[in-house]
Amino acid sequence: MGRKRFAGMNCGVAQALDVVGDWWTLLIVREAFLGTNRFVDFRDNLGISKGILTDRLDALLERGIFESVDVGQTGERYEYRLTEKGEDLLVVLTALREWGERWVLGRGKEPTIVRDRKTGKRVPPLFLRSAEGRVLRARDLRAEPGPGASAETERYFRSRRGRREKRARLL
Amino acid sequence: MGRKRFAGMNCGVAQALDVVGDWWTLLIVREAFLGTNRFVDFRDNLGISKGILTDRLDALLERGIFESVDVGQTGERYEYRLTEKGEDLLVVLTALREWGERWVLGRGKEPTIVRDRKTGKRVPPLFLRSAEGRVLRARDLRAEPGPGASAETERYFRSRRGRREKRARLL
DNA sequence: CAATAAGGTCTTGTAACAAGACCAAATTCC
DNA sequence: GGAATTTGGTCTTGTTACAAGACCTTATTG
Repeated sequence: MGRKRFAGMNCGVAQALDVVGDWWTLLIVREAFLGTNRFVDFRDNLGISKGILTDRLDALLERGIFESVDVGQTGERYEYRLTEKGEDLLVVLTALREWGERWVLGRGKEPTIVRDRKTGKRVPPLFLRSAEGRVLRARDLRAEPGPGASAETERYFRSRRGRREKRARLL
Repeated sequence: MGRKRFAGMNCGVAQALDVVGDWWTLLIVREAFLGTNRFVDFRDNLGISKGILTDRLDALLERGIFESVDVGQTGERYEYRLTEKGEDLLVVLTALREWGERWVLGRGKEPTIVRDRKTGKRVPPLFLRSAEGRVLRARDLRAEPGPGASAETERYFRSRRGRREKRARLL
């Protein structure tokens, strides 16, 4: 029955993954952040097959993460550029990069260093912080149904409170 | 020739995606953050097929994101719990959730709200900030090869500087 | 001790990805 | 301006990943 989609789920993470969770998609977006904007450059820099690249670029255009601009001199020739929606994925990519560097590659083995263009200083790692600026870990958080919660999500949180109080609800 | 893996790439994002980039994987981790730790509960709450769930949980154990604890009374019965490495994915999941809520669901339609357990205040959205605390956007950043850069990565950055200066290197 | 729930494995079918052949239009070279 | 090359794809074929459910063994509950 093929692969299931996440679009119907009542969850922001699922919605995001439904859009950018496909294999290759976030690497294509990362490549765009590094300045790549032509089909062949994506192809060469990533080593992705052309069929999949076509597929992903079309999907990312349709979802409004890329926009294509005709830069042809004597006909059509397109460039792919990140929209505001696409540029807002910077936080997601940074979080992934920092996690990968910390837990897979190991400290001091970063393939790339990111600096503040203005001061030249390294950009400090991302942390979840409270309104007062305290660094927050999972155990410091509490989740509850929000304004967009479906009836099912409400039920989910209610049942959770009752059944197993021993384990905390973190996210 | 099947699917390609990202593990060999000289890039933190690729390393992270190679570990948690599979379809379903990050939703399983999210579910763990919400307190789920039994096979059947993952299955019921996510609606994932049992075969894939077995596969993902095994992989996540092997990669050190989950650990299993025997909680059986008269035999073996396991719980899956996040390790420190797994809990550190909180930033990644939060970035994805906020992006999904902002750009797919829309403001004011969050299915869940996350609060600081201590004060009850909502956790403010994640931003990239400079060492001085300024909010940084993509155009404020500069990337350069780091200590773990391969020869190929060095070449990549060098060629990039030369060829098309018009488009900035962001990430 | 019986009934049911937990925690899987195995099989079958479909969808996603990889590699490369192939092709038309745009650009570059002379 | 015409030929060679690059760009930007489409299409086909084969492999891998995922979905659904049948089936099974062990643990827990009544």
